[in-house]
Amino acid sequence: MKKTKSSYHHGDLAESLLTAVDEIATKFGLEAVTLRACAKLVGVSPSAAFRHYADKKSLLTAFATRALQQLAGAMEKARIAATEASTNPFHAVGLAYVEFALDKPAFFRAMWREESLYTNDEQYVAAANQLRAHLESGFANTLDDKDPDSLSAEELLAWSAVHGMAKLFVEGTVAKQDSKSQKLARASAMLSIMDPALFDRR
Amino acid sequence: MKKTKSSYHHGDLAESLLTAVDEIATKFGLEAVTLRACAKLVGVSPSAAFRHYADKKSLLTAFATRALQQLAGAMEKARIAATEASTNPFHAVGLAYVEFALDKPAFFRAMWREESLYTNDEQYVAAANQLRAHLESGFANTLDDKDPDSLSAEELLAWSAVHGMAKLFVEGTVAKQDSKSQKLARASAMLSIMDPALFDRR
DNA sequence: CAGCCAATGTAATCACTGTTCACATCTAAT
DNA sequence: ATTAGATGTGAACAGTGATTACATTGGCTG
Repeated sequence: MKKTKSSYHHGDLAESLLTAVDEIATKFGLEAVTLRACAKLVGVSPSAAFRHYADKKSLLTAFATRALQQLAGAMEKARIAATEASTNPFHAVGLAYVEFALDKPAFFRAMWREESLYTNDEQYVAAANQLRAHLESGFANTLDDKDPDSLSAEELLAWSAVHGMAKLFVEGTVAKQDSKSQKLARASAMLSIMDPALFDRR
Repeated sequence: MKKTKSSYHHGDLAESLLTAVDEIATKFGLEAVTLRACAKLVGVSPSAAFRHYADKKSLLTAFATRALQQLAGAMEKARIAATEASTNPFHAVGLAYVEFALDKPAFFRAMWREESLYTNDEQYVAAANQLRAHLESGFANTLDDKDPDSLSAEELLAWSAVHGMAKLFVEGTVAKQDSKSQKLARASAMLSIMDPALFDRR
């Protein structure tokens, strides 16, 4: 049952548990993520998990933090690529947001659910702030984005639209039978018609 | 413990359980909604619930359906009022969407979570379709909304933005310390700057 | 190299959850 | 008034997160 013959100690259980969460959540949904199932998948006793996470909620918070970091990374990558290609960076960042939700629905779902997360967790907060910064970086050329602490209406519109579409896709509320590329096309279309609301104001 | 002395039968347990769900979800969050807690709140044994709902999931689906109907009602009311006042109906409908989320977060949260709902349930689907119709009715004066079965980019933008903002508010991701009226003002501002994207195209 | 200590994993157990089943009680139609 | 069907009960079941006392290990100190 164990990988090596003398593996009473697992090696990196904290990390393995996170990938177990991902695997189970991806296959059977977030509600199916159970501490015992994760432990069994990793090949460890249920109580072992508590050496690394105080709670189930802590484990999920760590998972959500990971998700935030991955999404932030994807967005930054998209923004850099768009900058190099001299295309609209907000368009690229928004598309990356939706694409992440489609590609990693388990991560995306776990990211925001306040009720099952310790949203005050230091690392979680840090990751969330970083994500917000990456979103706003898509607005480098917006005129009135000069107050870094307050969310402008444009920023809020951008985040809301992209976040809302991702949610509607992931929850199956909208375009349930569309393929991934069809959904991305919808996202692209939405971002395009948003431009006048975001940039063309004078 | 019982309300009346001869109340072996409750009267309308199915309905009472729904309000129990609301009460518990509002006070302690959706994750705290437990069949046994609902039963105790209503003053009935835990197993009694199964005479009216096959499942906990069924109960939650009924609750979500109720939520959809309430939201649809609020949106219709807003649209009618806007029509009478000759103001922008989409603006009114969108604001009603966000306001509902702020006023009844438990209902709003329960509405869409695919994982803990029977999203194929007949009444649930009907309510969801009705809601979508009410959203689209805010677009009566949009130029290219002529195909009723396919979601136009404008419709999708509108729904996404409004839904996304509601989610971000309810999950506490954004504007956590804002008052309700401040949040509504943000929603109003967002809807205003959306207008050029939705209606001013030529 | 020996030994010991903190870190890590285990097994048994707890209270609580959703669910089921045999049974009790009530309501309404005959 | 009787009785059949609807509704509520109580005791059970397996599965859940969590705690506790104990087992095993690897690395640090002498």
